[in-house]
Amino acid sequence: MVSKKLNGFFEKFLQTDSLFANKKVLQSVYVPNEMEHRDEQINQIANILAPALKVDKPSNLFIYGKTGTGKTASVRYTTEQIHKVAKENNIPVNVIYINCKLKKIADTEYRLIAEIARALGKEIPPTGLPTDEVYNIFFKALDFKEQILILILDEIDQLIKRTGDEVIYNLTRINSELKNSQISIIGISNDLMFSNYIDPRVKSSLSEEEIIFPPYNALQIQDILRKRASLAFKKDAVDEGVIPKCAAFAAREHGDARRALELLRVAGELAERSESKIVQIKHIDEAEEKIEKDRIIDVVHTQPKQFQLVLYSIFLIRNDEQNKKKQIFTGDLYDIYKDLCPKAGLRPITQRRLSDIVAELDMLGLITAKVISKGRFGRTREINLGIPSHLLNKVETLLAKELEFNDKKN
DNA sequence: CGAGATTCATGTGAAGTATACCTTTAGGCTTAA
DNA sequence: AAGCCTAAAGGTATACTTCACATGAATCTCGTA
Repeated sequence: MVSKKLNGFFEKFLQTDSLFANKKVLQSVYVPNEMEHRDEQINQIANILAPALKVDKPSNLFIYGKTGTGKTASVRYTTEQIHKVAKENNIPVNVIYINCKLKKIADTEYRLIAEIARALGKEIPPTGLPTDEVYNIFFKALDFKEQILILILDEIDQLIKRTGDEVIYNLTRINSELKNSQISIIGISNDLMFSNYIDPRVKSSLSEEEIIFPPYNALQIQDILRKRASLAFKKDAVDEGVIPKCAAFAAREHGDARRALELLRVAGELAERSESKIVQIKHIDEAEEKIEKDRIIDVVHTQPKQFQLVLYSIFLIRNDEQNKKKQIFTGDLYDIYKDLCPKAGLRPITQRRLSDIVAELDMLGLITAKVISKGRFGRTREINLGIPSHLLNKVETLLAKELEFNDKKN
């Protein structure tokens, strides 16, 4: 019975034609064939990197700019072109792109180097090897023939904030030891104040060249959206005013084009699902809500169990004590958390660690935790939930489910 | 009344520990000559 | 004897714990007006 129903569903799905002509164009990893409004920056990058084609080491390059200003796309675009030309002419140029923000992939020195080595085709276990050894493997994989490696480290500020600047120092230093090859590093950072964190020596070697990406203004975002929309959607599938509205949303967020594109894509998906013939303005509003929801749900969902439990404890306190208008402090949180541990079948963690977890949840934006001094009564963090109120219930049930599941198992 | 000392509850850095995983080595077993 | 498998030994990164000291404003203390 069920299958019959499903058959119908899929058939219907096949018959309703999609609003999209090519959805890939709107995905965040897509690198367009032409970058709008970034000619100047791309030229600069190209000039800096061009020596690679003569097998000279290009200067290291540092790129600043807020999220969604086309940093990553410009760099990828330029390096792809170089790679292509290099391939056609048999010039040994290799490009590796690594996003340092991704947890469990490149957020420590070991993992970063391991990831680079993997990109060079080496198998590196997730743990167990000495870090020197990993450097060695990487070194050998690189130096066995003459080549130029262009290493793109996206969101490098995240990495350095977590692990210090030693990695970068090592990477820049390795050049003098390489006999055949040379590495040139492109660092990309969202944080304009980032240079304060790093050692001046590292800084000077890393940013031999610097490029700053200004935010797009609303008109530029509209251009970009139009261009992409014309590729992504079928003709006349987008209602008047949808694109300006998308652009306006994004311009409000300091000109974040990535956000605008995501908004447009999700709006398209929603329109399709509601069997609308065109993407309308109302879909944009829905999309904005959905994106926010998905993001939070996803972040919460992918947290380790202990983090989830800590978060859940915060929920409980909020529900319980709201009448008393009490603030949430670390000590209270720890008590609740400890009580909850056996229920979830987890071994309680120390208060020291909880402090770190709270700090990390703060970084993720799920809560806000401010260190305050209560004078005579000590010093603590004042914790508040940072989740929009219309999502609180959803997240809470999600947490309850995740933790309850664990309960059954034990 | 105000400057400085005190105090509390927790922040925070450093060092130590447990766990999970890796490679190497050695012993035991099987197999083929 | 050679080859293969398994278990033990020796080593590492990471997440967490333990230890110890740092923080910073409300409160207390005490000298002074």
